[in-house]
Amino acid sequence: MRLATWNVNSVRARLPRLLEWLDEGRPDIVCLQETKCAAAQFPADEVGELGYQTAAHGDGRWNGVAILSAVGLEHVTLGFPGEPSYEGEAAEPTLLDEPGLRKPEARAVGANCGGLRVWSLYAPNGRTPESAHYVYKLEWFAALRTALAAELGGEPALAACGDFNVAPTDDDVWDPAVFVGSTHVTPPERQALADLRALGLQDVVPVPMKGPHPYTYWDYRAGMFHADKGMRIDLVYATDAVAGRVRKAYVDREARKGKGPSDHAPVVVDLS
DNA sequence: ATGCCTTATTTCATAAGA
Repeated sequence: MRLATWNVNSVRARLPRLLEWLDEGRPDIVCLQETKCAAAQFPADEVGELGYQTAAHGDGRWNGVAILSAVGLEHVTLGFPGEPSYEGEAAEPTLLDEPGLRKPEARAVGANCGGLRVWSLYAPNGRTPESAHYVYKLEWFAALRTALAAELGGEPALAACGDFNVAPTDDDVWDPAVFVGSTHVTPPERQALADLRALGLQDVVPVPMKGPHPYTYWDYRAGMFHADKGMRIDLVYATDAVAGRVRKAYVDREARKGKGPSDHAPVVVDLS
């Protein structure tokens, strides 16, 4: 069984590349993030022609997650119990968007696929450590931990996959000095990952196709990909029952090359 | 080579990404 996670940075803009990638690699289960469309806009028919069922959760312009499965799709969960909404100052506040009334953003979708409980997750960015968005990011991780803990009792084979927007260690960023004072590397963010691992989830670290670092994200600007100045922020956190079946895990950096790529590469995990 | 930012939208400018 092949499981993959990919922040596609708009599923509609990426559709030709997504379809080509699906057809070539034939993953059984795919977690997508930053689909950037409402669920009704998701190209379910197009991926359906390749044999995939879709569970999509979307807001519209921002965020958005989905699971594609060729091995069944049951017990779909949009968001997770206790998932917080962003309660800081809104960029474009309206009377219908008061703090306390906002819906959680579309950052999580879960489903049972081929004997696995799978989550596709897109953690908040956090922007800066001084920002209300950073507080929200940590609250979101704390609530995720509680929700996953509740599932783990009855779900021994679980994989939480996605763009966690945290680099687990200094080796997971191209230059730690550049990130001093930035999000993605702060001790509280890394502690949030450690708290997830403490539930019994293992970080399934992929091997890089090239170079020493299994980065999964490279900024579009300034030739960062070509200089391999990246970050490992797309993660697969799996229970022992899943991690023990891993035959190979790798970063598909071919998907970051060429015309019209996402700024993230997929992480592909082959399970026995 | 792998190539110098991209996306959706209240669009010819902005907010957001990390």
